[in-house]
Amino acid sequence: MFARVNKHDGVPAYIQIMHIIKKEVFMGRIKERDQLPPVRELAEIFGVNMNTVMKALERLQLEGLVEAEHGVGYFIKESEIVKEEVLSMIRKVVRELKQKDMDLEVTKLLFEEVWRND
Amino acid sequence: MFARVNKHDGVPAYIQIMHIIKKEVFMGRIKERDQLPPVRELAEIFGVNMNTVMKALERLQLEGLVEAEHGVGYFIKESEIVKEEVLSMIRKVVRELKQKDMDLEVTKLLFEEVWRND
DNA sequence: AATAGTGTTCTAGTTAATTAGAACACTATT
DNA sequence: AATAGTGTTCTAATTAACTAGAACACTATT
Repeated sequence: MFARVNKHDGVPAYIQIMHIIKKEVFMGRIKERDQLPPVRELAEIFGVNMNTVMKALERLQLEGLVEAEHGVGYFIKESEIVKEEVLSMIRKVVRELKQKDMDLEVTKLLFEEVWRND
Repeated sequence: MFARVNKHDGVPAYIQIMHIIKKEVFMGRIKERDQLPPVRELAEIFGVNMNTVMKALERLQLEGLVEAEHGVGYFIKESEIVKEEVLSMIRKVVRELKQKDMDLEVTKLLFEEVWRND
């Protein structure tokens, strides 16, 4: 279910873990109210220390994607509706941009620039 | 023309400088083929060391926005002119995604995934 | 070839980010 | 109340990022 973390590509492990979990949720492969595997198990899966997983989960909690219950576990918090809406929004704009012969890398740059400055 | 860098807001100076220059180009306040002020002058304007400016310019060069001529200066590179239609399309979707509390990095991930698989 | 104006590289100090080990704390079950 | 399974906090070592000073290298002009 989860990909292993790549320790030598420059991106911090906890950031990679955040991305992996977010992606799974947004793609609908982890559903609302699902319980995540225990922190220790995730640590083993990803090949990192428990606290590295903790750091990712804390940040995801701040962003409102997951919720911790002390002594019980971590649960997915985000609503299904937003995910579908976001996904189809992205699908639509990707379709339109491809039709205009845009290139992925340039698009990403523009995206970042607009994101930061608008 | 250029804003001064804020050294205490957590964002590294060279990143701030990249954003400032990008924005100037993006907004059309620096035109294609224009020469930038000398590195030393920029350093003074921004209130940082020459190498901090260098670092920003090197990254901008990698992204294809500027080009260095050793012993002469830095120039804005002629790039594909982005269609207004594309830009406003991106602006719109960025606005919507931000409203839904999406973050840039995950959006980029989803974007790539959809781009490659749709 | 000398000079002034420009970009570039080398080196190192400082600071911040990242990761890990170990002990602690809560919950549910028996 | 004991235990097993879970999240949490504390501390410290390591690593990476950031910035700066100084010397070097290229270009155009005289």
